[in-house]
Amino acid sequence: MEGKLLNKYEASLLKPPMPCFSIPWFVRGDFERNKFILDSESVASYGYVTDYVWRIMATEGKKTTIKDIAREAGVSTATVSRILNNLEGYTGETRKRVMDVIERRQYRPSAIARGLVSQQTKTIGVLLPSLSSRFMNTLIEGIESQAQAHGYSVILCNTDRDGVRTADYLKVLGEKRVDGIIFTSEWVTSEYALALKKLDVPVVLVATNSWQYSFPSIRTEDKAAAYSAVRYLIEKGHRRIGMVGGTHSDKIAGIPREEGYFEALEESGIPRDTTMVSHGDFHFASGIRAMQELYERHPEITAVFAASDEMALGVLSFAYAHGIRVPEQLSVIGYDDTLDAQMSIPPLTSIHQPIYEMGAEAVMTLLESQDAMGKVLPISITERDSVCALRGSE
Amino acid sequence: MEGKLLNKYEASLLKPPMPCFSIPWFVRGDFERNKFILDSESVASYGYVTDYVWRIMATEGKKTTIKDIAREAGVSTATVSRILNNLEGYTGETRKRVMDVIERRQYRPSAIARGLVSQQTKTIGVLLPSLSSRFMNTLIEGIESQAQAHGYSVILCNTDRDGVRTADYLKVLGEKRVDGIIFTSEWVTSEYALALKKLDVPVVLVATNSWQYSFPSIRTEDKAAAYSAVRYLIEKGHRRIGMVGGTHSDKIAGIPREEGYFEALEESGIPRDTTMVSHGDFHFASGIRAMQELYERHPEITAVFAASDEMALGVLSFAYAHGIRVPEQLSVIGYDDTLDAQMSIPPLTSIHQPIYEMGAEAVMTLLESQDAMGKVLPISITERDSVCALRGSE
DNA sequence: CGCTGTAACGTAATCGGTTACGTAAAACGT
DNA sequence: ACGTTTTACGTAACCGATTACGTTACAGCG
Repeated sequence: MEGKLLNKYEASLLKPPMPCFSIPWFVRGDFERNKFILDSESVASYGYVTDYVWRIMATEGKKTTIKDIAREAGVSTATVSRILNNLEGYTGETRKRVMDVIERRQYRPSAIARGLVSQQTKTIGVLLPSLSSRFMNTLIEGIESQAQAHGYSVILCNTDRDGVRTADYLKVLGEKRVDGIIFTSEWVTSEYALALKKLDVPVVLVATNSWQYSFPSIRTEDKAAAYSAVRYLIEKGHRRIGMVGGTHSDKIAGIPREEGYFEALEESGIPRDTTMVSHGDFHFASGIRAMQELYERHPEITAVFAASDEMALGVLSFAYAHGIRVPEQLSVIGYDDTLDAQMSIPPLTSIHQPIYEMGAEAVMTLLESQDAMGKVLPISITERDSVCALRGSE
Repeated sequence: MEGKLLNKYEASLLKPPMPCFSIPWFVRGDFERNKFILDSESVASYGYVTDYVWRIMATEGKKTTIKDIAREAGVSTATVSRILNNLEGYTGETRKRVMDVIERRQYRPSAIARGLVSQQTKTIGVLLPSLSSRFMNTLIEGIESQAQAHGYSVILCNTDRDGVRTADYLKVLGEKRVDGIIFTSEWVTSEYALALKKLDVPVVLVATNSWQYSFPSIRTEDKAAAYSAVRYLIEKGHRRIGMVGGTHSDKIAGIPREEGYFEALEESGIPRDTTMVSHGDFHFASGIRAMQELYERHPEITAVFAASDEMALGVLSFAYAHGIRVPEQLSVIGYDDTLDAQMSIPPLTSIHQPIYEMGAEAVMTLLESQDAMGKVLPISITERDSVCALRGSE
């Protein structure tokens, strides 16, 4: 350990707990020329102050703090803080002087320290079950953009549909004291609900909702949407309509969409036939598989309603592989109207959800009102080329 | 304002700056039964302490802190901290008692307060130019997953290719004192580089690099990858090969891939012909447009190399719309090998980048070593059904 | 010229943890 | 039995901001 040069400020930090002058005896130097030598040999033998010595040593490349600014500008930290936060209580001249120092030293106030006293972090956490779907992309885009517009950052939490990861993230978000949580697309179990409530921060649900536990939720009416999709096919003259559904037990995007499907059919006098529905997991590969099952059972179908665009693409791929022409021989309608629907061959007719807006709306709900009730957004049908009208009788 | 019940702890917080007993005179009550009344009428007339009174009032639903735990368990905060951090210096008995209190009160230490002293936030910032591509998805997945595995959270920053947003985010990340920054897919201008250097945190570049400024970067060799794509087509017998390139001036994914394309051709004795390249912006719609231009200029081409999967899908769509059969009449090879490539009709042969791994690797580099040099990851070709061999002579 | 209101600051407590150093008691050593 | 080391804690400074309240100098007024 060698003697180290200290400037006046660093030396002034040396305030050992025993009574002594403001600059302790183990710091020698030229006060006028602002140069000091830390006499580490004497220091080492004086165990009491090693803590302070260590601090000085570590002080090397430290970030400039509000204290540095205050000292250099010759004001108190309170004044600097006031200036930074556009409060009042200082002359224009003082302001300029302080701002100059801030500029020169490239000072950036620590959001950490700020958060500690203000008790808010300007951060929100977003929990989602997956990252690899266009739906999530667009949702995140909406969330991120709205959050950034309001000065908030978003922490991304991919739960991977895993209870442990979810619990982990809930814990972390709690410790990081996020100002709000957006919980997406996954069924809110009672454990999750309890954990969320205990965190005692605003929560908004997106593309899901909860019965017993009251959280505001931003969503669409899945059942009604499915109903209109199938209704649309019926109006085009189709009667033998199959469905490639989502996860069988999914209380959000599974069961309700299937219900809507059946309801539309029954309304047209077509009896409920569960063999006309096969299930996937919303993703591409499962769409192919489900379509295969469906086709083996019911080669006579003229139209398919898929519970997600990706599965609809699976249906398209199956049709292509088996020489079934879309839409001439088979009409396909998807769900979500993501980019996937635009890029497919042929372009996919799909139930349009305002996904981006749902994300944005979720952030608004989170930030604006604590007693919000959530919102149900309208869906529509984006017509492209994967559905054609059936002429003549069956 | 009415008198308010205080418990012993709340009352003990009342420490007005004038000399008095530990419980000030304006708090009356039954110390034994832990009930206190805040005599607000006398308080109101005693202006000096309004600050403290307000604090008490606001204390209502406050989070439990380490002090609460310490008091309830009958130890000091230091001991609680030691237990929380698995340091040593306590009996198993003490530990149990403290842990019980922690459990009962559902105590979670504040990462904010922790961060203030430890000077680290266990958070990394990820800057990316867009969120709406499969490439970004997968990259984020890799990053998020690796970060979470190491106890870090990721703050998502969509710069939207906008200088102002980028600067904004750089400022925010600086103030939030993130432990590291991953900068993705966008050219590092000297302003960005300067700003990044000034933040004084580890930075890792992904899918980009910088010449003048030394940051470790995780990437693939774009030129070599493009070269092998075209080489692959040549080996399949193609000689009239067009390219649907990315943004003309893009120093990362534009120019190098074009260079690789030309190099492969020239090596096979096919002269450089810039009219064989048309440009898009890596996205779907631009792929269609670029293919249209290319096809109008060179209807004789038998194969196309697209600088992104999305543009390759555009090429496929164009071909479909114009009755050109893929791969029989036109072979197409994409770039990135994202999910898009698997879902297209026909499934797309594509240059495979280990995108997920790149994300994961970036996090590793960020966390592990401060003097890392970055890494170049290998690419490969994933063969699917969009390329066929050309027989016979031209 | 003395009194008072106000603008412009300074002082110090505070947010919720971590940690260097102090210390009393127990364990150990001879 | 007594000095020494170790154990198990407690005390208080500190991280970097915000802010309630204090204070001083000056302006305005009678």
